[in-house]
Amino acid sequence: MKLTEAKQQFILNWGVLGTQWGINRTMAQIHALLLVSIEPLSADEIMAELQISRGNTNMNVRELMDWGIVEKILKPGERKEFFVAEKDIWVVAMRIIKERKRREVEPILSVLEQLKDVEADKNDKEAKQFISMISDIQKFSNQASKGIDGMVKMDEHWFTGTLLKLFK
Amino acid sequence: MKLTEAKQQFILNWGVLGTQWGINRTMAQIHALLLVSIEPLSADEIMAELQISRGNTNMNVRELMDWGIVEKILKPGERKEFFVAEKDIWVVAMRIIKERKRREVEPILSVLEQLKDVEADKNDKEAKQFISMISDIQKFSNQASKGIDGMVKMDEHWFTGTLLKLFK
DNA sequence: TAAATCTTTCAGTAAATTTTGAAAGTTCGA
DNA sequence: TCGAACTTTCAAAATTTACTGAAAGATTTA
Repeated sequence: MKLTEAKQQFILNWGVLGTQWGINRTMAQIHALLLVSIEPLSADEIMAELQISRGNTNMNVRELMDWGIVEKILKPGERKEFFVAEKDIWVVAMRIIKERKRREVEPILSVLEQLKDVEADKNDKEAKQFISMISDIQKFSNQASKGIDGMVKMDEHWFTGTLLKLFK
Repeated sequence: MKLTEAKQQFILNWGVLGTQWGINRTMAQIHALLLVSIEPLSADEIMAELQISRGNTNMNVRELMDWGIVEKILKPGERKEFFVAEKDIWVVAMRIIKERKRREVEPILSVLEQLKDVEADKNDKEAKQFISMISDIQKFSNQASKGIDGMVKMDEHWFTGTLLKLFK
C-alpha cells in the first residue's frame, strides 16, 4: 500500500470509529488528518483535503481544541491560523479519558444526587430497592471516577518524569 | 419527592445520559425502566409506560439482550414474554465494558493491522512517522485491551468469590 | 480609515438515525 | 388444522443531528 493511500484509509476508518464512539465523523476525520500531517494545516487545507465546508471545519476544529487534543498555531509572517494535533497518543488518550469523565460520569452523579431524597418509607420495599439501586450506581460511579483520576494522575507523573529526564 | 416521580426522573435522565454515550434514548430508557421495576415487564407494559410503539420496544429490548443486561423470562401459564434487567450494577457495568471493548477497541486494532504494511522506504521521514504513529496507537490499544480484560477477569473472580461465600 | 484577508456564526438544507404501525411470522391450545 | 395470542420485521414517516455557504465579525496592513 502506498503512503498516501494508507493515510486516506486511516482518516476514513478513524471517522467510522468515531461515529461508533458517539463522536461525529468529521471531527474524527479532522483529528486523523492532523495526526498524520507533519506540518500544521490551515483551515483551507483541511477543507480541501476532506471536502468539507468552511463552517464545518471551523466548528469541528474548535471542538477538537476544546478537547485539548488540537492546538492553534501562528506562523510568523502568515495571516492564517494553522492547526496541529497532539502527537503523543498516550497524552491524547489521557485527555480524552479525562474529558469523557467530565462529560459522562459527572452528570450521572449529579442526577443521582437529586434522586436520593425520595420520600423513604422504611416499610416500602419498592422504595427501599430503588434507593439501594441509586446508591449502588453512585458507589460505582464514584469508584470509577476515582479510578480514572488515579490513572490520569499516574500518567501525569510519568509524563513529568520523562520530561525531567530530557533536561537532565 | 414521591417514589413514582423519582422513578420517572431516573428513566428520563438515564435516557439523556444514554444519548451522550452514543446509545439511543429509548434503549437507555427501557433499561432504566426495567432496572427500577421489581416485577418483570411485558412488551405491552413497556410500551404503555414509555409511550412507544411495539416495533420500537421489540428492537430495543432485543438490543439490550444482545448486550447481556436484560433477560427474557416466561411465566408459567402465560403466553406473553416478560423482561428483567440484571440488577447488580457491578455486573451490568462489566458487561457494558466488555461489550464496548468488543465493539470499539477491537475494530481499531483490525484497521491498524492492515495499515501497517505501507511501503516503508526507510529514508522517507513521513512514512516513518506514519508507521510509528500507527504502531503507537496499536500499543496503546493493546494495553487498554489487556487492562480491560484484567478488570473483567478480576471481577469474575470477585463475583465467583461472593457466590461461593453464599453457599458456604 | 479603508481595504484586504481571514475567522466565526447561523439559518436553512441535507443526511442519518430513530420510530411507527401495519403486515407477516410464530406458537400453542383445542 | 384452525384461529387466537403474541412477536418480529420493515418500508415509510418523524425526528435529530450534521453540514453548507453566505453574511457578519475580526484583525492586520497600507
